[in-house]
Formats: sequence, C-alpha cells, structure tokens
Amino acid sequence: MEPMGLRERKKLATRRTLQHEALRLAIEHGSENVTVDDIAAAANVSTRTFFNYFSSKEEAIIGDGPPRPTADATAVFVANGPTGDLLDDLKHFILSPMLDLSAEELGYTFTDFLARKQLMLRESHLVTRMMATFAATEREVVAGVAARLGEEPEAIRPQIVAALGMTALRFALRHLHHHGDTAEGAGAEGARAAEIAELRDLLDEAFDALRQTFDTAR
Amino acid sequence: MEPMGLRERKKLATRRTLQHEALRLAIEHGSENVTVDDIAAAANVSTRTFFNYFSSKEEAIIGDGPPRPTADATAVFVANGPTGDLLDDLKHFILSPMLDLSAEELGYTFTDFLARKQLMLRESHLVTRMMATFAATEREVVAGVAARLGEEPEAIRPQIVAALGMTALRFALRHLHHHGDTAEGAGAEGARAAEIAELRDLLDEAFDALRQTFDTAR
DNA sequence: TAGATCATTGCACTCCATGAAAAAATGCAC
DNA sequence: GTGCATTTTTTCATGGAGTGCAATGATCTA
Repeated sequence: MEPMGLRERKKLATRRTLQHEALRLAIEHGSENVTVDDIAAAANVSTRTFFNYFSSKEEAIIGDGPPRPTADATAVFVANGPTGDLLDDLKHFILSPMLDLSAEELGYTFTDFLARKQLMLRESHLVTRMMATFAATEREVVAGVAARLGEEPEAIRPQIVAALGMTALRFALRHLHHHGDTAEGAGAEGARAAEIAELRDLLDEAFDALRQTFDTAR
Repeated sequence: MEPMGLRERKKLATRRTLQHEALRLAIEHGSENVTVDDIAAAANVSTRTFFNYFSSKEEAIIGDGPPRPTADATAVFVANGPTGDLLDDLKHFILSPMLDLSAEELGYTFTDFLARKQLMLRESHLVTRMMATFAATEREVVAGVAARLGEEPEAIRPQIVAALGMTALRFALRHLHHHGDTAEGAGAEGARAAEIAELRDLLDEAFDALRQTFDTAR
C-alpha cells in the first residue's frame, strides 16, 4: 500500500461515512423516506458534495458490491491453477477476493453486507440494483474463464462456467448467517473468521450440488 | 382471446405507442437527451399520462422483457415433459413463450428487441435495467425447476439449473441476427420465421456447449 | 510562506415523479 | 340517441433528484 496523503484519507472517510449513513437511515426509515439532504446532513457535508461521491441516492445505499478478484488471483486462475480442476479453481478464484481483505475491511464488508441483506428483504427494487453490482464481478469472472480456456469472452462456455460460479456465490451469500459480533477486538475477529469459514463451507456445498446436478441430470 | 372493448384497445395502443416512441427517441438522441415530456408529446398524451403507464422513463424504454412461460408450458415441464431429459425439457420450457406469440406480437417483439439491442450497445446503464427484467423470468424458471425436482426454490439445484438455462437464452438472444424485414406481409413473416429458427439453433448450440462443458470439465 | 491543486459549497436550474381534482372519453341501460 | 356511471386523461401544484458553474476553503509542493 502506498501511504495516502491526508486528502485521500479524508475522501475515503467521507465516502465511507456517506455509505454508512445512507445505509443506516435507509434501514431505519425506509429508503423512500430518506432524502439525499438527510444523508448529507448526517455525514456533515453539503448535498452537493454527496453528488460528488455518488451519482444517485441508491448508489450510496447499495455499496460497492463484492470485492473483485485481484490481479494475482486472476493470473493463478488463468494459468490452470491452483489445482487444475476447473470447478475447484473457479471456487478458489471467486472466494479469493474475500480472503485478501484486511481484517478491518473484512469486518466492514461483512457488517454492511449483512445490514444490506436485511434491507433487501423489505425493498425489492434495491435487489435489482444490487444485482447490477454482481454483474460487474461476473464480467471479470467471464474474462478470467475465457482466458483460461483460450476462448473469447463472447463464447458460450466462459459465460456458462462464470454463471455457475456466480450462482454458487449468490447462494452462499444468501445463506450466510450472522455470527454475533457482540464485542470489539478478538470477539469480532472471531466472528469474522467464522463467517469466512461458513462462506467457504456454503460455497463448497454449492459446488458439490453443482457437480452432482450434472452427474445425475445429464 | 376475449374481445376487448374500445377502452382496453386504446389503452394498449397508448402503451405500445409510448414504448415505441420512447425507444425511437432514445435511439435517435440518446436516452439522456430525451425527456419524458418529449416522449409524451411524441405519443400525443400529457406528461402525467405517461406516468399512468410507466413508473419511470427507463421502464418505457427497456420494454416488458422476454415473454413469460405460459401456465400450460409450466405444467408440461413440471410433469417431467416433454422428453424426460432435464436439459432438453428446460430448453423447450424457455423457448416456449416465444413460440406461443401470435405473428403480430412476434414481429413486434423481435423488431423492438433488436432495436433495443442496438441501444444497449451504447448505453450500458440500460443493460443492467434490462437484466432486471430477465431476473423476473429467471425466478419463474427457478420455480418451475424446483417444482419439477421436488425441491424448494431456495435450494441450490433449481437455482443452478435455471441460471444455466437463462445464460443459454441470453447467449442466444445476444447472437441473434437481424433477418432483413424489407417488405410487409409474407416477407416480414418469413424473416420472423427465420429468426425463430435461428433462435432455436442458437439455443441448441448453447445447450450443447453446456453439456460438453460438463462432460469435459468435471 | 506562496502559489498550485483539488475538494467543498451555495446557487440556479431542469427533469423526474406523484397526489388531487377537474374535464373528457367510454360503456351501458333505456 | 339520451342520460348516467365508470374510467381515463388532463391540468396544476409540489418536492426531491441530479447537474453546471463560480466562489471559497483546505491540502499539497517547493
């Protein structure tokens, strides 16, 4: 990591604060009943500044979506790694960005993710917006699979394989439980570790079901 | 078909006109540069009336999405029909709503679909909105597959199988060519028939690739 | 400390979207 | 066809979303 200047750190903090307050207010009052002015006021910035960070109210509420695969993980996957089995490697590829997060980012990611999940249950129009952020990730997965298979991203096989992986990821995230983070420090870190472990298990389960489906359904 | 009264026919015509003008203007000037007032004016209705038909500008532009499976087709699919092979039947299930359309609706569907495809190439934010309409179809497919397999829609296998089918459909639609409909009447109907045939071929191709992927990649 | 750079802000403006009530069109009974 | 009920369209008012612009203020560089 390059050491950020004060400017950059402040910008990032403002962005996070806006996202956090947007989510909090949306959960508390329903997103329909929250104005951009409310969010900006809660974050102590002007309304105009809000739009310097996000191009719409919903963009702030739904967050940045799942973290993207790193260049390293992509390189490993494209080079037939780490195991050589397409589905196993795909699982690893999709899971990798979650594992690369620092503990701090991870806690942030999971906490807000679970809060958003709660919100989605009530406001289905946000679900479709949320899926759009998944689509961006899916495109990267398609590109990775295409490179590994030596095919074009427009070809059918990369798209199919990527769709399978993303379906598995969605399934896993949807079934993820909240491991109570009652306390700060070690307790919270333990909860995060448990969540990562559960995510891994759910992804295993999904990929197993996937193999099984194709063994029996052909 | 039940005979529609004048009222209903007019309403449908107004809806179609609004969709058509919205699409036309968006293609001509870019959707950013088209206001709801423009669309309403082009359709000879007031702005307020526009919002009696659509809840947003984009909703009019992106249209109603692919036609949904009929109750009949769903019943056949759930009862392990028509062939008993899951993938073959899924292909049939997904294709069925296209075949059930009257020639008139079909021409409308395809013509506007191809026009929208052109628009999507330029305006990617519409793509995500469009995908939301696919998600609605996907949920129905998930429900159908779940019923057939005797599982819950929340289970992983129905979701995987449905995701595969929808990926194949997206692939087929994305690769569909425009069969010049230069003239009215028989010529246009011939073009539509050719498009249906091509759609069927593309879907066959996609499902073949799907099987093959799983034979080799396991 | 001075000047360059970039972020924040207030202001004015357009467009989106909705509620309410008046006006117009349609359907129906006679 | 005439009159009445129903439904649709329209007009008007209102408030929030989102953007361009120019001024102000904070941070960076030297």
